[in-house]
Amino acid sequence: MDKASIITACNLFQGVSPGHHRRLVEMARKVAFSAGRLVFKQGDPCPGIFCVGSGAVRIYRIGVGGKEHTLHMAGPGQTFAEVAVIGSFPCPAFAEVTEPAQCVLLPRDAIMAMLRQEHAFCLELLVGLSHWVRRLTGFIEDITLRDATGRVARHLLLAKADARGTVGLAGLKKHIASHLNLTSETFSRVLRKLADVGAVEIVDERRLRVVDRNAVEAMSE
Amino acid sequence: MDKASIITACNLFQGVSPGHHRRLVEMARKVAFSAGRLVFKQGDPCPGIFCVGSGAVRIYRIGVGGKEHTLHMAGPGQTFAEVAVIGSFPCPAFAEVTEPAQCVLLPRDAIMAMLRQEHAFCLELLVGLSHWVRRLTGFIEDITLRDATGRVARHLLLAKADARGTVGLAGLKKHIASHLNLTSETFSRVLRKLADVGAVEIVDERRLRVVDRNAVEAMSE
DNA sequence: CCAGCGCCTTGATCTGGATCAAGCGAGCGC
DNA sequence: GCGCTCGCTTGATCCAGATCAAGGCGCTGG
Repeated sequence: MDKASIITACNLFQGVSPGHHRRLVEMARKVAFSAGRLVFKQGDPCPGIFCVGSGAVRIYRIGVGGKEHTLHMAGPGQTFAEVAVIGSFPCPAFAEVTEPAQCVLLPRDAIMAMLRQEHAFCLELLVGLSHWVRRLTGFIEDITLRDATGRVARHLLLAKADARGTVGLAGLKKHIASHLNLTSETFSRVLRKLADVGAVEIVDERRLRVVDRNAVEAMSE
Repeated sequence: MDKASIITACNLFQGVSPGHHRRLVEMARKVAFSAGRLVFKQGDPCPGIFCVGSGAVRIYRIGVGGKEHTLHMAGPGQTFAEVAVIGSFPCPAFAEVTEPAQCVLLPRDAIMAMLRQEHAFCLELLVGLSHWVRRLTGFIEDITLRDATGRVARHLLLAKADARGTVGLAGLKKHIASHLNLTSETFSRVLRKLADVGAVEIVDERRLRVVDRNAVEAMSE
């Protein structure tokens, strides 16, 4: 997987002009990470924007008392650390490789320079960021307004499914649980309840099938 | 209070050049709202960016089962609906005037046109948005990693205090409680506990004093 | 002046989900 | 092979905070 195709596949850079695209490819550095590798730590200076080409990276914060919260599971086509680059703050979270990953790093200074020079690019990133804000407020709504079942149901509905309604879990169950602000025990129980009710079917350890989409929608309240 | 000074005082437009500032003032429409007035509803098309000059506006979402969550209390110098304008989505929340407010409305189309033309303005807004994202992730950390006491304590620490450490409550207690994802009962009890412990002093119905900042910091864990 | 209403406090109870605990099965290093 | 560790499930218990309930206080409108 080469730099150009990783950047092409990247959500954040949809709608980027060919000229900008070329420039991004020029500045990009290819980086490969093995599983378990910590890409950066909370508080580190931010090296630049990472685009995931393959594999998966988990972004999480550690708060008071050592509890951790998974903000985001970045898979192929997704970026991380873009906000820290733009706002020029230090990394606000940890990034840990959960599946061996091929990424591309767009160095902070080069990105900033390009932002300063290329108006169109700046506009594109602006709407990219606004989608981030939207995602986050949606997430806050989840946490504040929904119960455990509702959160899991909504998560299943938002996950991209294949034609048969099968969704693959984006990471370990305990990490998904943490993302939904649940313990893995509760997550496990909710999944079982959904299966008992016949709303979903547990295909195997890593896959679920949404059997009755209406029922799942109803449970997301 | 005139349009120019409202825009001057606005956080989002700090660092805007005199030329851009003038242009913002030209496009601005002055709007006054009486208490209780609903500025817009969730799902409405977004009219533009609002800057609060005086008074206060509460931004809140209503979710499943009619429960509501206060996202933000916008006071003087603050803006709302900026994200919806930039990402061109419909209003993602309700905006309700809690104290009679003088605002300025920067119409969506004019702002978008200016963004398209003025590169520097675009850059400024980009960092403005990145701060929004940061605020939101900080907030998510609050909700997920802190208990009720911790959230209230942190809220007090972040609120701007005068020289004596007195902080005025930005709205009704029940709305602050909702913002912190608490019931007003719990909020009330936590405040009392902080007062009993001697960490804060209840000056009057609308004001608190942080007596022992270290203690409050400790309680925010 | 009083009645009614909304905000806030305080007390009593309930409960969803966390925590504690146990067991199983799948890797993995030796 | 064997013993580990880890992820996941399931069961039993606990508790922070929600909910229910009641009363006070300061409005506003008649």
